[in-house]
Amino acid sequence: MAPERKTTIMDIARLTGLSKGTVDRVLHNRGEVSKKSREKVMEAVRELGYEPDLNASILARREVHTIALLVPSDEKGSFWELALSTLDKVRENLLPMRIRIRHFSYDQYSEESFRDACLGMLESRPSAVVIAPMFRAGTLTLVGVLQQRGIPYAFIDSKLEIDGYTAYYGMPLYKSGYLCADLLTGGKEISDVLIVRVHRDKERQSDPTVNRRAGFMDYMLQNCPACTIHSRFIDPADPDASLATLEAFFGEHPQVRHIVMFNSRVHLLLPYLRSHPDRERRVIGFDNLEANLQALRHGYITMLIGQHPDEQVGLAIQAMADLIVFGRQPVRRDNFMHMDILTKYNIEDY
Amino acid sequence: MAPERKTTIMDIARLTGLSKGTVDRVLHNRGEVSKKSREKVMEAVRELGYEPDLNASILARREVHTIALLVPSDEKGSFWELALSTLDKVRENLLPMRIRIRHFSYDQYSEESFRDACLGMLESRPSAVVIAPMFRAGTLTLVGVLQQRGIPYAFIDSKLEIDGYTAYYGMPLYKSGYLCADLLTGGKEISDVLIVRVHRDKERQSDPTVNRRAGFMDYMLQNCPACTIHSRFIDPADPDASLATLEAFFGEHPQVRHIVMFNSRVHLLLPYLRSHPDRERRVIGFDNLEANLQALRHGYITMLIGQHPDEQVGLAIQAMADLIVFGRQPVRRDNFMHMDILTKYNIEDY
DNA sequence: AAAATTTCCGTGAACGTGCACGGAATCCGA
DNA sequence: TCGGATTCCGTGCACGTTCACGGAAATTTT
Repeated sequence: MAPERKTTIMDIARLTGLSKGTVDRVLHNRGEVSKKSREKVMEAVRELGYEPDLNASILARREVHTIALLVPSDEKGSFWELALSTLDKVRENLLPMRIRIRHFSYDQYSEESFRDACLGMLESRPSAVVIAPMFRAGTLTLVGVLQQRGIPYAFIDSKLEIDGYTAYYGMPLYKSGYLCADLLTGGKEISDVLIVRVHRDKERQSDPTVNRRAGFMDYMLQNCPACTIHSRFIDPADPDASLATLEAFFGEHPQVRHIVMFNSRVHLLLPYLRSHPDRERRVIGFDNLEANLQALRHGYITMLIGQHPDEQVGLAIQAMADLIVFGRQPVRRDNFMHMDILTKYNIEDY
Repeated sequence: MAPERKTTIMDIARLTGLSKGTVDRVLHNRGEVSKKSREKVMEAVRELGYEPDLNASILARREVHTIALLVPSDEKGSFWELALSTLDKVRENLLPMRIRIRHFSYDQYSEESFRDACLGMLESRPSAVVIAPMFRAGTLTLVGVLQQRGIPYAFIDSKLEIDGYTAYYGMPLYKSGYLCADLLTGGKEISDVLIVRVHRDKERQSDPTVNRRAGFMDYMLQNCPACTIHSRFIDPADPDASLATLEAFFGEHPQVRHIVMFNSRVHLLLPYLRSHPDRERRVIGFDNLEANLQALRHGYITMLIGQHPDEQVGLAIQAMADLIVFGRQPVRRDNFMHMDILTKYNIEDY
């Protein structure tokens, strides 16, 4: 109830008999200050429980920091378009903190373009970096450089099993595959399932589908050991061939009623599903792209396992901003985010 | 790329030939200022695209605003404990904005305690109020007072069909009942379902279960017209009687395999479920209380429809803070938030 | 021991806004 | 036309930092 002013830099200056300039120097450990003074100040800070006033701090700050964002390019209708959909808002929120976000994108199927993006990114002299890694090797060398320069970095979407990153925000990938299997089978034993894959996914070594497939397979092994698992590749660039592939498959295996894809492009199945309606069929995919949501609404897809990639981007950037401004590490390093189960009845308010 | 300073209050003072004091007066329309000056300033503001610097503004502000939060009491293990679990963090975030949150709680089954809480709340002279309404009449009179005093207010959890509130954050209640029915039946026709209700819920007239039940009933009517809908009341204060009620019911109707509750206390069924295991049974409830999550993990409950009540609280408060500080209304008034479908496989990262 | 360094630290001007104080201009009635 | 009321508006300090500048103190050099 008391008015209780917060303790300011001047309070601790008075207490230590030093000046605010010196206090500032030890707070940001810049410039020269004697050991004795430094300790007196730190002691006083602890005692008075000093916390800097963010508003005053930002107001007075000269330099603006930049956070670099390194993600696959956000083509229309893609997962990454979804992930970056709220970037402008994040940017706006951080601007008053004198923090600028620079966005560098690369072709998620070209390791060379990733290297190029890395170089351009490094040239912007960022204070921190947020990375969505698709290529193992390239990411490792990038991380090496960052570590050497003392630039903190965070992962989103998927991560490498290394140490040194500040934070990770993303789905628990293995478990998402496990859950997917449970939803697809409805907890019952089934006889056949078709996994549809995209050719080009094979070229990446660090993307989400790897772990998802592993989780799926383990579930089937444990709960549905007798099930035959079929697998086919389709080509997103060639819808006709893809359709033909599926028709050939189902011509041979008409008994297969369960279909699953582990990336965000289950909507690629639409041409086939539409021309061969079947009320008994169950189809599950990932991510709430608009095309997927449409298919869900119309009943072509049974369920989607969704995430909020825009939140992951936002949280990762926010974490780095906190690190820069407050200098404090995030509470948790690995932030596994909730998987949403979407049906036609709960997508509207997503 | 240019350094491009933001336009300040001084810029528009210079442009208009007035002083920053006058500019300040029209910006906050306080004090006396001639019509001519006011217009010149507004014109200049538009022309230069002036936006106040939030940091400087907060730094310079004298008075601290208070936002009052009026919700049912957060007893241990209750829904409202969950809802308020992140209140301290919200509070902390708003403190640098010179905004204080005061929390007033009432017994959700006593209209009198609600009135008392209202009085105490009004005495705190809040700049804005966030309300979780349980009683129709009491809330209406409160709203009347607020309106008269010009204090803006927002609803969370459920709302009254009136005009005048600034924002609403909550589940789409009717739809949540509809979804619940779809998940319970799995899209198939079923023969019987048991709705378990809590006696005391009848005494409130503005709580979420009303609309949920309506959505559920409509789904059943449309998709499962032959289904018999049973209904029983239990008493949370008397577990033994509740157990007896359920045992009596299932003694008479052993064929019933589907059970649903529309409030957050599906965990009350646990004693019965545990002593009468049945792998074919499906049980669905609402809200991710720890007790419910436990039951889900152990397989006693099949699915939960969850929400993030803490987010609703946070967002509502944030919206009011924005209104106070920036003076701008929220983009959307009714914010229907996503319903989460929880199974034992996706609860961990919730 | 004075000069030249080096180390340490105090001063004061920003940053952009809020607000109290009181001065100047205008108006009004007698 | 004059005094007082009213309306309008300018000035300047405060908010709590950051940071450059340069002075004082300590240390080393000659």
